[in-house]
Amino acid sequence: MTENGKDHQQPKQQQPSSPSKSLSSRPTTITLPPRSFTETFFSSGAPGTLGFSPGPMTLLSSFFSDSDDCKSFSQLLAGAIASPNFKTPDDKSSAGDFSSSSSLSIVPPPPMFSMPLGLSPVSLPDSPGFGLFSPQGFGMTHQQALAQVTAHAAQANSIMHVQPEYSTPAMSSTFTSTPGAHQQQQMVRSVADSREKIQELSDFSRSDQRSESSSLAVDKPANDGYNWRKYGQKHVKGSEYPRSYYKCTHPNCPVKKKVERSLDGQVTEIIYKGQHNHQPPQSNKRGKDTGGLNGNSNSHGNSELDGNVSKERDRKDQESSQATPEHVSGMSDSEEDGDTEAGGEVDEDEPDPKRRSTEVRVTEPASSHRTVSEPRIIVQTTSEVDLLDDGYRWRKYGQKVVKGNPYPRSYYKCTTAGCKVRKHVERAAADPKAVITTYEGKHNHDVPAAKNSSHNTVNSNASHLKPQTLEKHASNNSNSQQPAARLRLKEEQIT
DNA sequence: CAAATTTGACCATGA
DNA sequence: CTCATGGTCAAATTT
Repeated sequence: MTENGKDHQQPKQQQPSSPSKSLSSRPTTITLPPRSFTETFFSSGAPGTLGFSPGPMTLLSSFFSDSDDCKSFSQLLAGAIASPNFKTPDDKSSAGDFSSSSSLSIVPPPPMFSMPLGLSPVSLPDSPGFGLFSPQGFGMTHQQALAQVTAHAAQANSIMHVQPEYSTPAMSSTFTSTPGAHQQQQMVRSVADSREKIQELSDFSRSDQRSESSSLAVDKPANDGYNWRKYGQKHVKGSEYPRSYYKCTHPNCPVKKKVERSLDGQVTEIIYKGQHNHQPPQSNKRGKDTGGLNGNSNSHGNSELDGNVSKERDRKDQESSQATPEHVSGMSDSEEDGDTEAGGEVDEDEPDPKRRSTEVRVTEPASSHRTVSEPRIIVQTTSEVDLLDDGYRWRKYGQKVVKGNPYPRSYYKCTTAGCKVRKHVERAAADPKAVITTYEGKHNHDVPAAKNSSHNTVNSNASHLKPQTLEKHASNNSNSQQPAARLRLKEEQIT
């Protein structure tokens, strides 16, 4: 139903205008049955298959840590974040040009950024900074993956927002409590309803450092290791840049990706939707490949993120200004710069039944110059719980009512010593059922609770990556922040 | 030649 | 109900 409405497509009729074609074919367009995917995932029946089901899976994954989910998730994220990789090339079109002149290529890939970007295992199996996303990363659960992602983002000063559509009220409390428990609840719910959706948003606050941007800019943008096929391009209102639509080429993979590129060819935003129900084609191959013997490997080809970003959306943001009010007024931290305020509600309702699947949005800062633009990652998934529970331990240190939202916002800090990551959770003003979680900062340690053994080392990462905090600094105008608000994309019409 | 991509138009959904 | 916006398709084009 609704969910796929869009996907499903329409009954369409062909266009009279087009003389040639057409006609008959349209009616059957079935691109991908979101449903199926949903079903698949939702149905808990399939143990081995679960790719990543949202609700149910989460649970399982949390405890059992299935690799499947993890993989998918992490990869997805990885992709979203953008892999640095060297791979390259494909950019078919524009990227090439720019790279030459633009900073894209220029950018020396800073190790720091690499890490985050290098999430994808494919690219860097053992890269030195891989702590979090090491190949073993797959073992991590969605939550973990997410958390990590968050962390990465954080490095760049990003913020993540999670907004589940349906969450129990208790959720907030649960947050701190054991993850497992609430997960179960949620899971149940999810299964039953299936309408849930989570959105995560990450904003990289500015990334002034060119290095960062540069890294991103590397040409290859987001190769998540999967193969994508472009099926459309359109100009959306909020941004002046065209948005390209990609679908995973796998047979039943419902995953879709939207990439918005600036004129320069730099990607301003990337939105991932859905989870891959198959393993990444990656081929791994260590270094380069050999040739692809396997069948699937990815080809390459994706042109997605490239680099820098631009900025445009600011205006939009301002207008909508829904951004979550990051500033807490009195809270201890001053991290939130003054941003917006106003805020309003963060979410809006998101009655989008249609958008169900997981969506990850990544925006890269291109900062060609300075940009303040912050890259953001948005993940929408049915499994809210996953996102909510990141596997880390948090201690509540405050609660406050922010303007624009009748519901109080709870503030949590990571209990790990030395880790300054914070997060706040609040219910959406518009939708009480929706919970928005904002993460700030990146964990410099591994996930504590891990039940699994995380043998990995750990810690190495991050710590130095970005000492700064997350905050977004002021950047310029007001555009800097626009976090949560974006949950919805459609928003206002500025006409 | 084939595959992937491009581009315009249609359709669906939301305001 | 109508308009606006976004998304997908499908043929045409390009590599």
